[in-house]
Amino acid sequence: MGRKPAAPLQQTARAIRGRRAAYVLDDQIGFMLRQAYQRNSVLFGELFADELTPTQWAAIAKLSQVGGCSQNHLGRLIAMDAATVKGVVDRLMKRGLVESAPSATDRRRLLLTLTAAGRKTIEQGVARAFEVSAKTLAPLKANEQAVLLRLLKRIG
Amino acid sequence: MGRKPAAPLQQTARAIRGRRAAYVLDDQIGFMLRQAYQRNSVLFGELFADELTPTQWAAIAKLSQVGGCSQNHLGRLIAMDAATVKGVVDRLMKRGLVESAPSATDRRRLLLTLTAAGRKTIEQGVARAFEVSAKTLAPLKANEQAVLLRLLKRIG
DNA sequence: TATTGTTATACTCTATAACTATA
DNA sequence: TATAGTTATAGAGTATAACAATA
Repeated sequence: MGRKPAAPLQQTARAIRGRRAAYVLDDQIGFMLRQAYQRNSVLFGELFADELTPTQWAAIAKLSQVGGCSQNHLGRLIAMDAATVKGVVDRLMKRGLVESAPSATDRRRLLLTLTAAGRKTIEQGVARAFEVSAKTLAPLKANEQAVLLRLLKRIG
Repeated sequence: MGRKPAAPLQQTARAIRGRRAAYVLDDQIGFMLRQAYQRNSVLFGELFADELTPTQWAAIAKLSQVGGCSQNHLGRLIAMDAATVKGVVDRLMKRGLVESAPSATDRRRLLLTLTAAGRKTIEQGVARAFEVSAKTLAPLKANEQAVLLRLLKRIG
C-alpha cells in the first residue's frame, strides 16, 4: 500500500511560503479528536454492554484510584465541571455504585466513596477497559501507540 | 528536563510477562482523547466567542467544502448520526446560515446549501479555525504535531 | 471573599422506533 | 417491497450562570 503525502505538512509548507492554505476539516486536530473519541466510545459500549458510559467508568475508576474525595475534587481529577460531575455522580448513586456522606471536618463537602457494588464493578471491568484501549489503538503498531499516547498527553 | 519512561510500554511489557498491570485512568487512550477534545473545544469557544459550536462549525465547513448535499449525507461526512445532524442543521437554518431545497433528481432528498450569511461566516471564521488548531497543538513542536495528526487519523 | 454544592437552562451526542416518499 | 431519509423521543454529557450555605 502506497503512503499518501501528509496533508498537514503540505498545509504548513504553504503557509510558510505565504500562500493561503485550504481549510480542510478532516485535517484539523479537533475534528480528528472527536472522531477518535467517538470510535473509542463505540468500542466501550460494545464491551461494557451499555451498563456504564465511558464517563461514568472514568468517575468510578478515579474514585477507586484515590480511595475517596469530595464531589468537586473528583470533577477536577477527571476534568469535569462541577455541574457535570454532579449529574454523573447522581446517576452512579442511583445505581448504588457510589455513596456520599457529609465531611466531618468541612460541612460544605460531600465525601464520595465506592460502595461494595462499585468496587465489584471496577474489579470486573478492568480487563474490559484494557481491551477497549487496546482495540482503540489496534490500527497502530506498538511503538506508534506509545508515541501517540505520549504526544496526546501533552495536548490534554 | 529528564524524560520519564513511557508508562504504556511498561504496562505492555508487564502484561507480556503475565503480571497484572495497574489500570491507570490517566494513561488510557479514551481518557486522553476526551481531555484533548475538551481543551480544543474550550479554545474554540474562546476564539469564536460562542457564536458557533465546534459541531456547527464542522457542519458548515464541510458543507462549504462539498458545495451542497443532503442532510444524511452531510452526517456521514462529519461522522454524525442522522438524528444528531438533524438537530445541528435545524439550529443552523434557524440562524440563517443554511438553507434546504428538494433535490431535482431524487425527490426524497433535501439539498442543503450555505446561505450568503453562511458563506460569510465561513470566510470570517477560517482564520480563527486555523488558530484553534494551532493553539491546540501548540505544546508540541512542528514535527511532533505532524506525527500526532498522522497517527490520530489512523485511529479515527 | 473563596469554596462547595445545587439548580436552571441550553446544546450536543446517541439510540431506537415509527413514519414518509421514492426507487 | 426495499431503501433513503425524516421525525419523535429519551437519556446522557457538557458548560454557563445564578444561587445558598459554609469556611
